[in-house]
Amino acid sequence: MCNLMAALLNTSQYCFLSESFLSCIMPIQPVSLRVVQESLHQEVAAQLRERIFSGELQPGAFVDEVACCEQLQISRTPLREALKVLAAEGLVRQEPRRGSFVNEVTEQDLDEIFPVIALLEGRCAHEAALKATDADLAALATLHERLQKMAKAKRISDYYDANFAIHEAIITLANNKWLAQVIGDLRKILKLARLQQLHAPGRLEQSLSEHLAVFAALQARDALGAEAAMRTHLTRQREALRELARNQRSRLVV
Amino acid sequence: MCNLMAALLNTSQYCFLSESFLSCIMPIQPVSLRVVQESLHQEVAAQLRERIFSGELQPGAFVDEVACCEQLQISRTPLREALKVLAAEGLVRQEPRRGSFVNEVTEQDLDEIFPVIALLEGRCAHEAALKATDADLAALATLHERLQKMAKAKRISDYYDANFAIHEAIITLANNKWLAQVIGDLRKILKLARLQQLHAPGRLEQSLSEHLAVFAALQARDALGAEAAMRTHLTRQREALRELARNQRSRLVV
DNA sequence: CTATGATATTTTATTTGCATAATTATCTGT
DNA sequence: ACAGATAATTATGCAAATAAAATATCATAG
Repeated sequence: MCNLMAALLNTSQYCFLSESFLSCIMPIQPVSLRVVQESLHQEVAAQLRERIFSGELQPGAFVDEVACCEQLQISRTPLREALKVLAAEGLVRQEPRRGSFVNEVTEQDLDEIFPVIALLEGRCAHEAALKATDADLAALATLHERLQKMAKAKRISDYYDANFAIHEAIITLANNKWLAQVIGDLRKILKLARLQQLHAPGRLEQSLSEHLAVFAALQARDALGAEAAMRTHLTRQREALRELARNQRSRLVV
Repeated sequence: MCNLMAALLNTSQYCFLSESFLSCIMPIQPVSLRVVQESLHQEVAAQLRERIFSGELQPGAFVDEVACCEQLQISRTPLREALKVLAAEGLVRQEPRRGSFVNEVTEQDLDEIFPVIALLEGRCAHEAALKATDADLAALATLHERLQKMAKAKRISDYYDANFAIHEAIITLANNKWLAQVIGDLRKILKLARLQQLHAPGRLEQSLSEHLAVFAALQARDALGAEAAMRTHLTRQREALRELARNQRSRLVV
């Protein structure tokens, strides 16, 4: 049995959110089914996350409760409950009696977060190398072919998606719920920064070759090699990002 | 300047909670002071955390909203907001339209969490070895003397406190906000399990010697050594715990 | 003209109340 | 006596109103 495929089906907690309306119009299920109905605040939290990640709600922005309520056509209580959830995730901060603000991610935050993610995803690669079945590796191979194709076509957005899928797959293979959760928490913060390191010249190709190195180590069941390669990949990603920030800053000066 | 002392003053977000009443009876402060007033749900969240960690609310227990409201003399919305926060922290889980339950920590969870904490705190030790000033090491020395004294007196609870203070200090020295937060999140889950590995015979002395090994490496500014020693310490902690669980189970059988 | 104080407006925090969903217990019919 | 259905109770989810607080603006005094 293929661990990877099975685990990919066993999706994360947010994957069913968009289907909550579907479940409403479906014929009545036996009551014992536990996926009864999303509560509204979860739905709202997902919507807010989307708005934040899409840049509609920019870092530092004040979240006007009544305005959001009107836009989402809901009352304030579920919105406030959703904001509590986002605050716990670190996406927004709530200042008592002042309101909620979208969190900003500084360069220092990036400097602190990337090494931690490198450490954690490195560990995932390590575990994955030990645990991956042949079927898992075959599935990974397909993902990497896709990655390679997107790199060749310079379709940055699609490359990003393929890249993300591979990271997710390796995390899944590590088969450690808490490791996955912690990485997810940190990646959520990274998403706030709306990173664009792939736009740096040559980064796409470099990223690809790093990924292939990780995959080669996985195929060889070389746990230490996979771990090191993954750490390198993420460290380089931070470097590319810093380079980009430096260039953009100097462009602003010019 | 002593990083450690400065950072210890710059305490975590929950440290002022218990002082919120104090601030109420204090003479009126300049309004610009930002630590004006805790919002109620934060206060309630802290209270609930205490009840969970003290065992008053046991793992698996159903959290009766109205009963809690009566006990805490508050209305349901702030309680529900507090529960959202605890759910995001992983202390409770909320089943839509069913209610909230205190989360249970399985042996498998422990098997998954400890290696991750070992990884992360190992990294802290690494960073601490590089960043600690002489004053920091002097402060750490005091903490270790205390640890040693408690071990010799076999005062397990006090040893635990001293042990905790040292871990906190090393995390603080690493000076990485996100690393600290992630470790804190995981340690909160561990607290749910009400671990008692120090009650295992000989574990107290073993734990002490592991700590001294970490400290020796820190004093030698041996980053890799400190990292390895810290990982060993936490790995052993898990092993002691597993041993204890095994003995208790067999005792139940007998 | 500037600074301080008071007031008004805007925004959040909390409470209360109602509607809906789920579970349990009781009653009826086989 | 047992099984199924219906009713009642209990608990959660949502909304609207009320209270409290902070900020901004305006007026007055120095």
